[in-house]
Amino acid sequence: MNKSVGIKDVAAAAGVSVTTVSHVLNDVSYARVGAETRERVHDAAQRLGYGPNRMAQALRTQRSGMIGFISEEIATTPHAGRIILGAEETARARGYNIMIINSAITGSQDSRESDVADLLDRQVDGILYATMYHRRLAVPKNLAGVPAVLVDSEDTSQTVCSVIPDEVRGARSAVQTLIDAGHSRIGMITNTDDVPATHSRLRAFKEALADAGLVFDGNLVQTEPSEVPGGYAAASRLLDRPDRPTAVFCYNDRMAMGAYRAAAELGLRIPQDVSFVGFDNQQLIAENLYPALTTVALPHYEMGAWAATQLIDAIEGKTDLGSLVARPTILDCPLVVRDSVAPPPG
Amino acid sequence: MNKSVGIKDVAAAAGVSVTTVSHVLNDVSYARVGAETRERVHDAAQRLGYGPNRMAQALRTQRSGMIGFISEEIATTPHAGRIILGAEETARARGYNIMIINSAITGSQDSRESDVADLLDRQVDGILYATMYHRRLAVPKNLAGVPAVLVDSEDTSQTVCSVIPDEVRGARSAVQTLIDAGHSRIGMITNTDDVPATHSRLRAFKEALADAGLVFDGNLVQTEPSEVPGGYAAASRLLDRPDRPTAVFCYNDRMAMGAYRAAAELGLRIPQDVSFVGFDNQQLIAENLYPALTTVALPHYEMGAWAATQLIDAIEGKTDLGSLVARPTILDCPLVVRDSVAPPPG
DNA sequence: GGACGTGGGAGACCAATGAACAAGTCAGTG
DNA sequence: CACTGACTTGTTCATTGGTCTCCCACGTCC
Repeated sequence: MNKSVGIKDVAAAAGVSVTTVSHVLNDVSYARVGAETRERVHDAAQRLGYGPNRMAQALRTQRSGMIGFISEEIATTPHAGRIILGAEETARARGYNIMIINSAITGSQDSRESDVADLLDRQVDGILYATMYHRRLAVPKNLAGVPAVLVDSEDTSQTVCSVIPDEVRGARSAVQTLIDAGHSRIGMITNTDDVPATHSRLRAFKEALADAGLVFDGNLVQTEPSEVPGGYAAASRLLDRPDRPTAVFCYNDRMAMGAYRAAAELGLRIPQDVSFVGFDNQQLIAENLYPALTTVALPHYEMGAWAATQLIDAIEGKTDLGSLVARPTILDCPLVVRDSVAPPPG
Repeated sequence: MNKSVGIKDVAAAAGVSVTTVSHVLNDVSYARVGAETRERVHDAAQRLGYGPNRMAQALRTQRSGMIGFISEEIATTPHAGRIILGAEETARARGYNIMIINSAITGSQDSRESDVADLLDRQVDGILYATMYHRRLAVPKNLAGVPAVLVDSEDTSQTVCSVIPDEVRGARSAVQTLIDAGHSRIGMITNTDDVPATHSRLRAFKEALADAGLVFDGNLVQTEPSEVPGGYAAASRLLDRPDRPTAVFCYNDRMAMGAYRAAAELGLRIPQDVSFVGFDNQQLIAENLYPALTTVALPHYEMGAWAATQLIDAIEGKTDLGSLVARPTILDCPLVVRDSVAPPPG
């Protein structure tokens, strides 16, 4: 239990004042310290294993080097982890640390505000607010005036800068890869949630067909809850008929997993008889289905990294978040090609 | 950008000294403050939305109320999220916040030490060190003397307290559920990794058989890498013969997922023709396979919560971690019953 | 009028930073 | 040769926002 060494200990060891130690170690421009003294200070600091007390430093400089990270339901989705990782690695590379708070998605507006207040009391320099899935939300009032960026969601009041995935381009590239493989009867399994992703992906589906000169057939779009059983049900309806589509774009990988089972039960081989494309790139599913699922990746790591970069730039006065609030920044969703797409049969 | 309110502002608003404000708000036992004054202080604090500056507080009291959380590969496994959640919720309920650092599993011992040093410079009151999967590791040297607990791993030097899952009991209950269903020819799909879980689960398998008076048949144990393709390969060998087992215990849910496919290809119905039990309770897989997989849950949330509780108790002097270092604390792995187990055919 | 109780404030302290200042050296200068 | 000014090399001290120990003023009671 060696009580931690302070700047005083270093000063004593080097035979100089604490100020000199501070000046040397921070390498301040106005420091007037001789080379030999500098070396003594560095030696002493090294020997004692000195690291500055970041709280005292923060108190004095009014900058904590901490970023608050509010995450809705940290655990329930592996995605959240990627966002955190992107933010953490970026922040750390720039000398910042992340203080994390879990916020229940069911929490009241009051509880959200107290999450923010907690972080503010901790003197964080800025706040990253990440939601579990892409949606629009009303940010806590006390977030105003604090450098902040929203990850994977949009602010209804348009006062906070945000970054979201490019659902439309992602979905279009998913459908396009089907078209490119030669398919002309393409179905879609969509879902019942009223979230931006639902609308964007469906819209992109229609646009991609139109651009390719294909007619949109409402019968080829089946709607179910966005989980595995829903995917199974929707795919069963879609595939169990003579004029079935030769390819299906699934709202997400979970629904695709259900669709795989539907295909198997109907004796349809993937991708020889029917091709599938998913969305989300949930590794556990997409990589492990047989055949592995071609899908679209959500840029979680990238959103976390982008958000941290912007936030820190703003904190350090390099940029102004204000110019970014008008509309969300959208990041590309790359297609991840695996083995579930082939040309149509015959 | 309303500059945040300090204790001085509250004091001015209430017409008292900062000392009095501090005394009232902290409700200190030795405070000698009249009821009416107390009310004025509370009112003023409320009105101004005052929250104490936790850094200044920490500096003075030598207690930051922050816990450092080092997580190996935050993102790669959904499990890590559960540990963080357990720790975060527990910590917050007791007034602590979590500062998170991601540590690459491939990182050097030096980089691990600098992770710890980072946290120590931040004046965290204690450190939680969580690994990606249960294993033995050499803790960073500078962790000595700091309240700390290891989550999901054991310290080779036995100087740090740790909490791990009860692999043996968990695996035994998995095998037992098969025995209870009436199976006597039970196979196991195990893996090639040299980690405690591999050995414990295999040992438990043998013990459970022995206790039930069943003979262990080495041919019914197949070894492969612990991923989906490995499970497929192992299960194919196990199931593609006349004297196949009627039930299989899989090392983990991913291997079980592969085993499901092997069974399907052989025309075996689950659970009518062959029963399966997994391990890990990876929701995405276990819940969504068809039929849903009966498996054993790793107590990630509970380990995180237990670790945070012990750590905070130690920080607050309520308990001594020293008494816990001798051997890891083991937490129960509950069986999660779903639909993949039935009596043997015939 | 001294002891005691009550209500509240002054000021040191935590570990750093940074503006202002001081001591010593040396060259240039009248 | 003494004085000045510039430069070098550090140091002093206030400051950050709280906490906590000790002290003080004012009444009251015996």
